[in-house]
Amino acid sequence: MSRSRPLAALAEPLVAAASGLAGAPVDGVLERPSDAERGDDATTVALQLAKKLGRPPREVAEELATSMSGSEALAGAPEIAGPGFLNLRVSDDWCADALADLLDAGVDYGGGSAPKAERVQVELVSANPTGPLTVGSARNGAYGDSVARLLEFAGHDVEREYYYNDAGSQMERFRASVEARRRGEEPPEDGYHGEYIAELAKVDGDPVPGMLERIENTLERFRISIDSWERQSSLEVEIPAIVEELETYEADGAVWIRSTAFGDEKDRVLIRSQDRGGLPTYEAADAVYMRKKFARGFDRLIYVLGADHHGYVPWLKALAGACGRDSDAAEVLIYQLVHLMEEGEAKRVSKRRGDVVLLEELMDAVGVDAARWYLVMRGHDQTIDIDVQLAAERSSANPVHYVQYVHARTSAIFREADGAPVMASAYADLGDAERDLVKRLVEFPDVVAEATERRGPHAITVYAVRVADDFHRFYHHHKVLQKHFEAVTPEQQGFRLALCRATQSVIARCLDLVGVESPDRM
RNA sequence: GCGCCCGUAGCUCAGGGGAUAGAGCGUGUGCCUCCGGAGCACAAGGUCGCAGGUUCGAAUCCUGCCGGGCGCGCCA
Repeated sequence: MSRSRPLAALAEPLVAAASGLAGAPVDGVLERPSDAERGDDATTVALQLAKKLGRPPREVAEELATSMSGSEALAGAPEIAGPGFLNLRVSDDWCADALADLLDAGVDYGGGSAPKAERVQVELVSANPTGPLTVGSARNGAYGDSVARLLEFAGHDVEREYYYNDAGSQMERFRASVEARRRGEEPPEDGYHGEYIAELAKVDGDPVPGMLERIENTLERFRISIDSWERQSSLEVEIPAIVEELETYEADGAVWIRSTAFGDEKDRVLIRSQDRGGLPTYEAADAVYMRKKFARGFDRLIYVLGADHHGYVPWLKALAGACGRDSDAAEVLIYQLVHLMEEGEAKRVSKRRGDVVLLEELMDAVGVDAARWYLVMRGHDQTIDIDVQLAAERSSANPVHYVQYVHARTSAIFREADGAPVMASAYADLGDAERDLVKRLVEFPDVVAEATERRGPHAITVYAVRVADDFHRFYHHHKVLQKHFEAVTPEQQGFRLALCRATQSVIARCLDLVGVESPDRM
């Protein structure tokens, strides 16, 4: 894992001492103590080393502490606590250095963590155009797009693609439903019944392009920009050629791919038997599609799928193998489903009946910012219950506003500051709230790197709330502008403006990574 | 039956081997002659589903069980 420069500088003497004792390199040694009273940073290396060395932990801790004293990053000697924890207190100079470093990095702060840049395709949403996007697709989009943003920020070249089925039985039912409306009839029983069907019926021709246009507009409003679109019918013409090249066999009149040879849990049918129509399956299109994706030059293919598709994971991994790639080149991100609630009761919904909650309705009810934040703030492994009426009522309590308020507040300060100098040089005796905020901001590169690596953008929202918490506390305890508060010295004003600038920039980045705007006023 | 995900404060959730388990919302009590009160401070609130195991140390890793969600088609 990458580490920001100031943290590395802090860890260096400790790593050197620990590695010396262990006789081998030691890494990942610093962590935040559970209680700020105990110090700014802490380490458990002494506990880990004690066993290896066969010596009492406190004795090892003692030796580490001695070899670290004198480091300029530290204020005083490390303190030994409990069974052998080492608690460190950073110096004011270190805080100023860290802040200066952060401001120097500017908008790139925390970015570029990718060890090597890859061409990555993220396939997301990919809902069939039989109706407007639902909140279920919205979670796919909010999650997938945030992962894409994280990857871009890490330095990868990312393309977002939307795949849809424009043929097949579902689409025929959809078209038949629109046709029925045009004739003034009710759509068939197994057709689609939402109000949008009547809308589409007003315009002649294939309703699919109109539906796709509405979907694209909704996604744009949701701040997801699709780079490319792929449709199933254009893949199908290439199926026969692909089937020739893959390792297949015939059984029960159907053509199967031996995907178990690449780790799949079962072989899959590519071409149905004659008595079932003899047509290619969805999986056959998958095979063509994945080959094309690799041929387009992507190093990594990311599929964002709902938990109802998790049985599909071994298939896609196996398919990558069948394409002659490492199975890791196809990465499947599974998120848990969104359940709709109505006044606390689970609501059974049917897309065909048209009684779903639309993404458009969610955005109307709570706004784009709250909607995106809400759908990404929980871990993707967590199911979400959503009650739109309740969500609308509570939107003012959404933590996104608490975080955005920090941006608005810092903007207000700079509007008042009349261009006063921003100076990241420490004045004597920083306050606790100032030190806490510096330390929080210094964590950012590690937080982003881990969120990216684990495909967990919700970690960004959790971190942003903590930054907001630390900032509001700082703001409340320390006045910034000398113009309003005579007791503030020019050095304090400079340092505090630097803190405001750094906070503003980190918050703006956090919000951007999850597709939320950074308002200058609220 | 098999597979994947979840079970942590009243509610919604963080926490990927470390100290006294955290946040938001909700509840209670205090804070504005001053840079934005969409804020701050304090308080109440917990058998981390249950039982074993690994470890100096487990909410976290392993096994079993209980409870909830989702899968396991020549559907798309």
